[in-house]
Amino acid sequence: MATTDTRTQILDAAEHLFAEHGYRGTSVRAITQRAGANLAAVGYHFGSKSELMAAVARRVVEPITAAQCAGLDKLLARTPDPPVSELVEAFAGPLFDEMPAGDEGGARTSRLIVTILSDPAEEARSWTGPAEDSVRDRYFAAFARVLPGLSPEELWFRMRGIFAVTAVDRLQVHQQPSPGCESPVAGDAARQWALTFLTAAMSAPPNET
Amino acid sequence: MATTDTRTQILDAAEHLFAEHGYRGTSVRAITQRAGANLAAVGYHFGSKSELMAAVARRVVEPITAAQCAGLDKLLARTPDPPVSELVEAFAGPLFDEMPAGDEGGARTSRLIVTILSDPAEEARSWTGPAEDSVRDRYFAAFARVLPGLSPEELWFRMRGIFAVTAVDRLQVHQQPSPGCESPVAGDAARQWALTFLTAAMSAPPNET
DNA sequence: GCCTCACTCATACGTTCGTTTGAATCATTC
DNA sequence: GAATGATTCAAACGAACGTATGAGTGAGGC
Repeated sequence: MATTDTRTQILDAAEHLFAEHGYRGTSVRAITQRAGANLAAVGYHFGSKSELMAAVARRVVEPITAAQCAGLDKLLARTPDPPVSELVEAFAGPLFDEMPAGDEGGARTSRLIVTILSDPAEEARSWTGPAEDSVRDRYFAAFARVLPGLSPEELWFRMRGIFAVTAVDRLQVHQQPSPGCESPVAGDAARQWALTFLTAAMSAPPNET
Repeated sequence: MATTDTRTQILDAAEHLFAEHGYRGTSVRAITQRAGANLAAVGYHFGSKSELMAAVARRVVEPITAAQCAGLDKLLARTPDPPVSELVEAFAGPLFDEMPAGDEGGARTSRLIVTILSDPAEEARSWTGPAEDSVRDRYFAAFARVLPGLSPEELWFRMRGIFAVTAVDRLQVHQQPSPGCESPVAGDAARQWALTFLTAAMSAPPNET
């Protein structure tokens, strides 16, 4: 059907261009041109550029959130006190695994996520839904249980750290590559490095308050 | 003198607005209006909007880089093999300390740094100079010495992690505040949390290659 | 055959953007 | 106090932006 086709091609083009040039750096004209669609198609299918971005964000973030949720369910079904390393893996792993095929080792999708979360425009707040908050809160409770000495504030800090490391690591594609080491590296290695890095960090002794 | 005054007021206004709304989200008109200057003053004093951003970036990043450099000098003057915790503090500490007065606990400046480093535009690559690269390479060598089992690739990954945690932590100001904990938290606490978090992460055993 | 509906199309509207221009103003020097 | 060089000013330029409009197209139902 031609309808879904155009819609999907606009979504694909927008996902690519938003990841590459940011929200404001991508024009509706560039999106429709890449999609082989008419300029007005964005307005027809999505209503506005901002709503198109929301649709793109939903499509990218949803499988990640779902995998995080399923991973936690599976973990807690086994024991209420899973090891920190497994909690970290269930939370951060999907950020490496749930990347669409054809992505450059997840780098493009990572960039898109950073774009979504770091855009200062207030309209960006509506690009993600309440499902992410719910999952985040559930992981917070699980971490709080297995890291009892940690104040809520410091635990929030550490969870933001998880997100920062996983999401921002592959952002440096924008930068000149580090000498002697091209980034992004192979996804599997980065995944393992991140889990090691984050498990140690989460397991650090709490600061006395 | 009126010259430096206008120039400085434009720099101040630009720093504020770039941090709050990003590079593309800030218009030259908004900057000059906030600075109480004429629209053409940006062109006269800086040449273009992009060069103004470069000047803003230089003014913010320079003291941080200088402090990082001085901290490493002081550390290495004492011993060639400093503890990981002190290397982390020398590298990440200035990102908390070298914040201009009047900033909201460094949150605004942190946001500006994230804006600079995450902007997808290719002109953003010229906003920072070679001094940052030099400092980064020196820290890389120091970390490599005290963490001998780590491959260069994994060490680069971890150093990017340091940056990610320190810079992105306070980014979440854009987001809705985490329930039960407003962010940004008091700067001193966040500084300590970050150093604990990152020292543990950097000290994690290396992955076999 | 024709109506209906979903969709695509070329085109235009109004706004905002970064930059430029040339005259006006100011401080300083001789 | 005239000349000079630096700075500020109001105004305008052309380009690019997001969005809206109304005609056009084609398949499916009656």
